[in-house]
Amino acid sequence: MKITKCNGGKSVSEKIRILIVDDHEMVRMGLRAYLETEKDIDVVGEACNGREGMSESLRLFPDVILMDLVMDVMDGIAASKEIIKEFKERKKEVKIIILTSFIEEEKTVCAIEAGSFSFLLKTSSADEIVTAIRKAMKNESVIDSKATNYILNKINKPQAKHSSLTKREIKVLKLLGEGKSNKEISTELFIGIKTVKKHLSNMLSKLELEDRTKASVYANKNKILR
Amino acid sequence: MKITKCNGGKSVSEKIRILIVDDHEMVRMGLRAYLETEKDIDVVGEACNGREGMSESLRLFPDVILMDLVMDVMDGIAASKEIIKEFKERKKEVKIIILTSFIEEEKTVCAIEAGSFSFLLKTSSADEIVTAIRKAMKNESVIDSKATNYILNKINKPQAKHSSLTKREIKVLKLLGEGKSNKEISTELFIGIKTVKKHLSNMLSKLELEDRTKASVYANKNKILR
DNA sequence: CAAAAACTCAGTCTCGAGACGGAGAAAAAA
DNA sequence: TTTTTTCTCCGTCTCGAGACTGAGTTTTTG
Repeated sequence: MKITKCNGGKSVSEKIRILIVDDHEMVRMGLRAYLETEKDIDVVGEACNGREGMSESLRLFPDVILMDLVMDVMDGIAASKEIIKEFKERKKEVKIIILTSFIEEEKTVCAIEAGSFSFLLKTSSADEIVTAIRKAMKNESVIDSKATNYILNKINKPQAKHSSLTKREIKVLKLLGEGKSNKEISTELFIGIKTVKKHLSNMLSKLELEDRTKASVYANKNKILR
Repeated sequence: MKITKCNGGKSVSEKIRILIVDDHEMVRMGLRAYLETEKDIDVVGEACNGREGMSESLRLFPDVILMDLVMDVMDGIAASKEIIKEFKERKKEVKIIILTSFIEEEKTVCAIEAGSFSFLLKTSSADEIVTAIRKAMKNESVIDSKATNYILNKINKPQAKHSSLTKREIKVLKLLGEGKSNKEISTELFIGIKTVKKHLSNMLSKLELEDRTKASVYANKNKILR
């Protein structure tokens, strides 16, 4: 998606140069339409996936990148990491503002860890986005209030509790996530029901869960697959 | 002004009146920005949730509604159903084009069942959307190719079993999907445990599931949210 | 190698889950 | 309106779930 380059080549130094990376054409259009009404902001480019976002950012060296998280070719997190790495090597600076539709569990934290500067939901108003852009230029980050609690929760609370689970407990948890009964689990793992109960019991207490149903939900939410 | 039918020729005088319903301001802006460049299309209104979409549609009586599926106050499916019902009562006609970010399991089918006319993903280009709008006016529906297989699959096959569930059973199923116990469910719904058990039992047999854990998994897989 | 952790299974006990039948009240459909 | 479905709750019964204690075997780790 090649878009017109900065008119005149030499920018009127004051403007904040923006790159929009999103796979939804209409989101790009909407953002561009609004942002271009702001005098101090200049949308210098668009990209429709992470890979393109990376190449465009290295070509245009924008001040701020508005980045979607969920994209086909290369998602926002991977792209953000790469871009930050590349910019550092070139001793350039860039602020990345993540802009996504949903608070997608783990992904939010991944985004922060990847070095993203701000985090907004797409339900944010255009004004909020502009504010975030201006703040980013002042080295202030904005985290959407709807996402704040979730993010703080995840960052403060130590790494996924299930890291303390044993192999067997994880295996049981995984099968639980598929809705299996103790009998079914015992058959599948070639062990006795009593053993399954033991693992289950230990696992529940480690995860501070009350029963198998909550464990099942936990397994699905945390994508236990091992 | 009501358009009867697009009889072969382009109607220059009578524009296609569009209502945009989406909770993302930037999507609304993007759509509006693009659609307004089309001479035969007129964006007559916007709404940021299902409820507002309903009231606006009854106030403006648009020809086509571009409707997002996932919204806070009233989702696109519920809104579509209501709107179609209201329009029928008033002997008016409306085409609803669902426009969403993801192919969300059951929801796609629900949307079709609710009477939606077309189904596009937000990754569609602006052109595709305009095409869908024009086609809708000619009583032709457009289903995004990425969603087609999935939808046909679901419609031909075992027709969502949980369509036979009662409101209460669905409510119970939803809470089950969150891992709630019978006690917790009874508290939340202000009913006795015995009643919860009754609903649960009926629901399990309707869905041909053995226990609450399997039901929980089912609920999460099928994104029961009502 | 020795110690620690994990895996295996037993027995016992309590309690919630779920099946089944019945039945009145409320809501929806005909 | 009447009829049917849904919602509510009762009692009873059985069985799986899960907690707890204990203990032998295997694997991991220092």
